[in-house]
Amino acid sequence: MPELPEVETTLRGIEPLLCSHTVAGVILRTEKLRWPLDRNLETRLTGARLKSVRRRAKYLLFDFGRGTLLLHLGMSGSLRVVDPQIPAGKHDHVDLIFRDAGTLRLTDPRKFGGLLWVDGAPELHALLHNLGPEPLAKEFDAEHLYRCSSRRRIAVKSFIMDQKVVVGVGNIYASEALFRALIRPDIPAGGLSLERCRRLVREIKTVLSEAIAAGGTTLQDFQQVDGRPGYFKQNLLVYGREGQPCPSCGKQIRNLRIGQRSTFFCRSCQH
DNA sequence: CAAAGGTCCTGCTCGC
DNA sequence: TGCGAGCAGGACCTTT
Repeated sequence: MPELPEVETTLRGIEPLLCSHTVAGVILRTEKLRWPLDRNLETRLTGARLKSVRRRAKYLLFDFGRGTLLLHLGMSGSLRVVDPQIPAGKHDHVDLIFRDAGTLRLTDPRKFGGLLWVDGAPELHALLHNLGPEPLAKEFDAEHLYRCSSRRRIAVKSFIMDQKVVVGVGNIYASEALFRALIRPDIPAGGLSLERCRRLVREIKTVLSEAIAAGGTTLQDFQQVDGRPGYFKQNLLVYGREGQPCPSCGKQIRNLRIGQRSTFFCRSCQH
């Protein structure tokens, strides 16, 4: 599910509801997600006040002062703030119950998401310290992309999904950004000119910003913190549109497998 | 049976 | 020949 816009949407939903509130209890309903769940989470969190929530790449970082809770939503995870009286469903794996506020409930059918307690500075954690720049930051620019792509033979689509190059671009927005930038997804990254890098950077920033404004994209599982879906799906130009006419030239949108992932593009517009 | 929004790990290949 | 970076494929899991 979640690429950067969905995680950002989740962050913006949670923050005003839970920040500065104190954890009253924790319920774990599964042994493990991506990693085994910390059985001491209840002890670590009960009585702790949520100082801030922020996002780095597709991770959410809950700062409790005494430590940080690191959360990744994987492919099918989502977070809601609910009334704790609402009974948990089959795939509701974790509840963080806040005093005088809602309960943060993690749902994740495929269990590819992960929850990790980090004692020290979270940015030093192995999961975070080798990540590329944030796509919406000014450090992510044409020169950066051009430098990284030099001599790389990997398909440009897999390249922009590499979190060491730039974070947050997943399978949906990679296809969308390449379509907007008129770049074929299967050409080697190393063949891009600086000018084409400039266009690609611009389109990545644009499509991610637009998707955030729409509350993300819901294909199946994703929901915003209040339970509404993301509304960007209707704005997807190529993703999931195999066989439909290209919005630009009218020729059929193609589906190609790159790196085991479905990739949508227009043969006649993208080169 | 195939595929679905992600990412880590393994083992192979290619170029110095 | 050997090394290391880069790359492809598999694994994780449940549902449709």
